[in-house]
Amino acid sequence: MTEKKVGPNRRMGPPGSEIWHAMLDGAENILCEEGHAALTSRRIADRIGVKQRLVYYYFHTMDDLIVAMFRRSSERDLRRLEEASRSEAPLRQLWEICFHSTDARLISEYMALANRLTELRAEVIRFIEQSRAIQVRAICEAVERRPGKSRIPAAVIAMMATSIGLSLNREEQLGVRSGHAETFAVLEAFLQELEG
Amino acid sequence: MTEKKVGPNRRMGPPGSEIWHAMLDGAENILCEEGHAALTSRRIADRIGVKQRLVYYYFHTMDDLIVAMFRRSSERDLRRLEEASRSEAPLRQLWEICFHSTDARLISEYMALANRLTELRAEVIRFIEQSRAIQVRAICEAVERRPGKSRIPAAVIAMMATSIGLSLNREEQLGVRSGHAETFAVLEAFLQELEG
DNA sequence: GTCTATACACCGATAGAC
DNA sequence: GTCTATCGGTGTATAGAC
Repeated sequence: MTEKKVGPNRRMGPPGSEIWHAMLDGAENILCEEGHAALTSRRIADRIGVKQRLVYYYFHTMDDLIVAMFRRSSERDLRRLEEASRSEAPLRQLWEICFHSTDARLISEYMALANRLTELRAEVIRFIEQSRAIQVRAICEAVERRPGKSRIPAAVIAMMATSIGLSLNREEQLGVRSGHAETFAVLEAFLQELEG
Repeated sequence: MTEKKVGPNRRMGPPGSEIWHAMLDGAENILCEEGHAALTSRRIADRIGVKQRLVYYYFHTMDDLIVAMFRRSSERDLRRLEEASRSEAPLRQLWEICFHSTDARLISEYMALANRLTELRAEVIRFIEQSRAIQVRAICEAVERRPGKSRIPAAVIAMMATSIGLSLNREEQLGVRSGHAETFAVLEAFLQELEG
């Protein structure tokens, strides 16, 4: 009952230390720039100027590193969403985050990784549910403040906004722009209606 | 000016032959079930009962195989979309395809691959633009048939529907369902309005 | 067309010195 | 904590026989 199938009692470096963060930063950059085929312990080590062996001092396995990387970033995102939902223009702020915060490339890589990493998939599910809960709460409050302005349930607005933000982001990164300007106009009108 | 950096004049098998299709079928299954880290020439060969060397007789490189696989499947999808757009209930049919036809896992894998394969990225862009054009045309015609029913531009409806279909699909596969039933209800009402 | 055999690179993970 | 050194496995791609 120690930790998985990894060497019986390997010593481990402290999570949260400076070098632990540096490793996850490097990993995130590699994942975003070169994709997860290039996400190897050697390249992470090279990028931050240490030897490969050290990566395995801070993380049991590469899979653990990946899960830690996603968890760190999703916790940061959830904090941002919470903050935005308590601002004076919560809907606008939430939409800003939804559209700008996370790189679409990074999300694609995480989704592909989650297809085969059970632990990561669980984290992704947790993140989706928690971020949606924050959004739905904020939308409900906004709708109550301006009754009669929207016949669409808050959960649907949240679902749709997230989907559209992600797709706009991804397509923009690919260089596809058809229909984007018109979509922004429609969303802006909707935001104006609900939040002024 | 032959073909890239591959061995000068390697002989090649005919695209479109039975075994060519079998290889792409096997590749598609692997990609969907195990992700693109498992998409190797050896596993494709194992799966269809030939030797690894044969894969390189039919495809110059693994990258070429991946591009061919996406192209084959996107051509099939475009044909289906064309057909649907000419049916008696085009909007419903298009939505069915958008939501049911392609596996969300497969799309995640292709998106991640497109981040690093320039050729694949070009194919993905082509596919998005062509499928959107088909959708926009169908939506325009539907709106004209029932004037005054929608104030949202066709391009925006297409963009939104695709995004939402993809996200619903992906979340369902992950096991997240919050807000889905309500979203379907809203979409159904919208379809009812435009197409009866 | 399909095969055997192989060159060569890179990866995850570990042993154990300092 | 960080290192050198290394094992065993797997990948792409090719040479060349049948």
